[in-house]
Amino acid sequence: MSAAQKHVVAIGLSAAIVSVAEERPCVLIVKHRKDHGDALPFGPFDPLQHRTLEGGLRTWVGEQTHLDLGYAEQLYTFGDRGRHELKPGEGPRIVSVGYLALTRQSGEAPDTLWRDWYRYFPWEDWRGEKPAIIAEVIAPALAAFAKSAPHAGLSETRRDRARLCFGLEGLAWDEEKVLERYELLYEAGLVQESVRDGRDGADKPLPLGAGMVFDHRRILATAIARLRGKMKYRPVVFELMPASFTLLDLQRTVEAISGIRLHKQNFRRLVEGLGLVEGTGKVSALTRGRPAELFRFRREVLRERPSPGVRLGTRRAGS
Amino acid sequence: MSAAQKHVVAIGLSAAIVSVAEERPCVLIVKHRKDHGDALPFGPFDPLQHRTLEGGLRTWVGEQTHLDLGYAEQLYTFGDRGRHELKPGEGPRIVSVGYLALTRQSGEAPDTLWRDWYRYFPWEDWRGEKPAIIAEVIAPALAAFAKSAPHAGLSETRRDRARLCFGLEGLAWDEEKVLERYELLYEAGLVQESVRDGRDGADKPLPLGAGMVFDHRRILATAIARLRGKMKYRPVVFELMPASFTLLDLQRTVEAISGIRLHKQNFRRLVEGLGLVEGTGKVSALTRGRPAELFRFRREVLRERPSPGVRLGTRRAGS
DNA sequence: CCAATTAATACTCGTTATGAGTATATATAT
DNA sequence: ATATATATACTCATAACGAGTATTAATTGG
Repeated sequence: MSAAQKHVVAIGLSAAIVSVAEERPCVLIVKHRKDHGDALPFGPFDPLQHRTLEGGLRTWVGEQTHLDLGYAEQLYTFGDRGRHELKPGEGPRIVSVGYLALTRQSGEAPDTLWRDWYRYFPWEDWRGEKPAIIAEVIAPALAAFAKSAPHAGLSETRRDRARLCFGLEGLAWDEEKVLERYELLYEAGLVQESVRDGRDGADKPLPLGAGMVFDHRRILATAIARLRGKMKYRPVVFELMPASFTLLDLQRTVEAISGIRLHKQNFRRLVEGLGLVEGTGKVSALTRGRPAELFRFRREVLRERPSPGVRLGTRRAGS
Repeated sequence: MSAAQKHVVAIGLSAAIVSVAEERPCVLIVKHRKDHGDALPFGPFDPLQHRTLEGGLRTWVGEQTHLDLGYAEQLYTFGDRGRHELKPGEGPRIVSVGYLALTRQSGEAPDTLWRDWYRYFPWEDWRGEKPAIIAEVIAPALAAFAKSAPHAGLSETRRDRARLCFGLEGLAWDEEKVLERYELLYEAGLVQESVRDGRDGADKPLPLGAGMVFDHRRILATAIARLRGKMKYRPVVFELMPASFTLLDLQRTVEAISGIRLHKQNFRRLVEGLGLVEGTGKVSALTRGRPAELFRFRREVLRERPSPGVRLGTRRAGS
C-alpha cells in the first residue's frame, strides 16, 4: 500500500428524508436487506462526478427515490470503526455523512416506503401519555446498567445521564435529546445495534425499538433532534406542509415532530403574532365542528425577521 | 483506476482551537505557509490507526501543538471542489472535517501562535462601536454586488441577504450569523479566498479581513457561530476560564466571544440565578475599585438543570 | 327545528423573564 | 478627605408565556 493510499477512505452519504402524513412523522426507508433491519437511502459519494457533497446526495437520492428534495442540511459525519459495517472489521473503512431532508409526501418509488419514525424510537412520542416503555423497561434497565458499572463514580455518572436523558425522578423531558437517549441505550446494550456491534452487555432483556442497518438509527436520531431544535428558530415546518392548511393542521405537524402536545390557543397566538402565516379567506371542508380558515406560509417573514420559528412551549398542555 | 478506487477520497481534519486571553478571543494558528495566509492546525485522518474521527484529531493535535484539548466538537464536513485546494484541480480530492475545540491558553508550541480571531472577521466585533467597516466598505460593496446581478429577482435576493446578514437599514444584528456573513462576502468576491478560488468579481476593492489557507476561514466562521450559539444553552464558557474568576472576568469572556456588550447587573443576576457559579469567599487582588469576589463554576448544574447556558440579552447595553 | 357536540377563535390573567436603570458599598490614587 | 473606579443590591416597566374561560359557527341525532 502506497503512502498516498494509506489515508484513503470511502465516503458514504445517508439521508433521513422526512415527511408528515396523518399526524405521523415518517422517514423514507429503502427495502432490501432483511438481515439487520431497515435502511435509510444511502450511497457512495463520487468525487469525480460531484462538486459538492450535497450535490452528490441530491443526485442519487433523485435516482433512487424519484423524490425532489427541497430542503436538505448536513447533520454529522460518523467515522467510528465498528459502527457502520455489517460485520466489524470487514470491508473498507467508510466514513458516513448524514443528511436531513424534508419533503411533502408523494408517490412512493419502487423499493421504498414511508415509516413512522416512532417505530424506531417508541420512547420519543409523548403526545399521548408518557410512553409506558420508559417506566416499565428503560428506567429499570438503565438502573441495572448503572449498578453494573465497575466503580462508584461511573455508576453515578450513568445514573445522572439516565435521569437527565429520560426525565426520571421528576426531571423535565427535553424533546431535543434524541441522540443522547439513543446513545445511552446503545452503550447500555439495550438496542439491537449494540448487540450486533459486539458490545458487552449484549445479554439484555429485549431490544428497544426497531433496529436499522449500519449506523442509520444513529443518523435518524440526529435528524430528529436537529429538526426538533431547528423548528423553533427557523420556519422549516412549512417544508412539510401543503400550500394551504388550517392552523390545527400546522399544530399537529409540529406536535408530530416534537412528540409533545401544545396549547392550541397559545400556538395560534404565537404563529399569528410572528407573522408566519396569513389567512386566505377560504375555509377548509371539515367533517365536524366550526370550519377553520385556511392559511398559507408568509414567505416574506424570512426577509423581515431575523429568525422566526415555531417556539413551542416548555411544557405540554391539553390539546 | 479500479471500481473500488473510484469513490476514494482523503479525509482532512482541521481544528479551530479557541482560547480567550485579555478579553481577546484567540484561535491557534500554525505558522509555515506564507503563500495564502494563516492556517488552522490540520492533518490527515488515518483510518488504520484511529477508531474515531475525533480520536484522530486529538492525537495529532496533541503531537503538533502540545495542547490537551478538553472540549471538542465536530462542526461540519466540507467537500466542495475548488475550495480547499491551493490551486483548483490539483492534488487528490480532500474532504475536510472541521472541529471546534476549547482550551485555556498555555505555553505555545514551536510553530504555532494565538491570534485574535477578529483579525479574520473585523466586522464581527461590536463590543465597541458598530464596526465602521460595515457602513464604509461592506454595505456599499454588497449593494454593488446586488446591482450587478443578471436579473432583478437575484438582485433583490442579494439585497435581502445583505440586509439580514449585516443588520442594514435598522435591522437587528444577529451575532450568530457569522458563517452566513462570510459566505455572502465570499460569493460577492470581497474576501481573498474567493479571488484565489477564481470566482468572478475578483476585481473588487480590497479584500476584507485576513485570508486563510484552504477553507480554513470558513471553518473558523463555523466555529465562531457554533460557539456563540452554544454558549447560550450550554455552560461551555467555563472551558475557557481558570478555576476561579470574577464575574466581570466571566462577562468579558462571554463578550469577547459573542462580540457584543452585556449589561453588567443583569449578567450577574442571570449567572447567579441559574446557579452556574458559586462564590469562594476569596476576593481578587485588583488594582482599582472595590475588590470582586472570586467565583468558581458549579459543575453540579449539569446534573440539576437540563441545559443551562449564559443567555445573553438580545440587545447590547452600556458595560 | 332543537339540543348536544365539536372545533375555531377571541379574550383574560397571573407569573416569569428581560432590559434598563438607580442606589449603595468598598476599594485605590492623590 | 476627595475623587474615581468598580462591585453589588434593588427597582420598575414591559414583554413573553402558560393556562384558562368565553364565545362563535359549524355538524349530527332526535
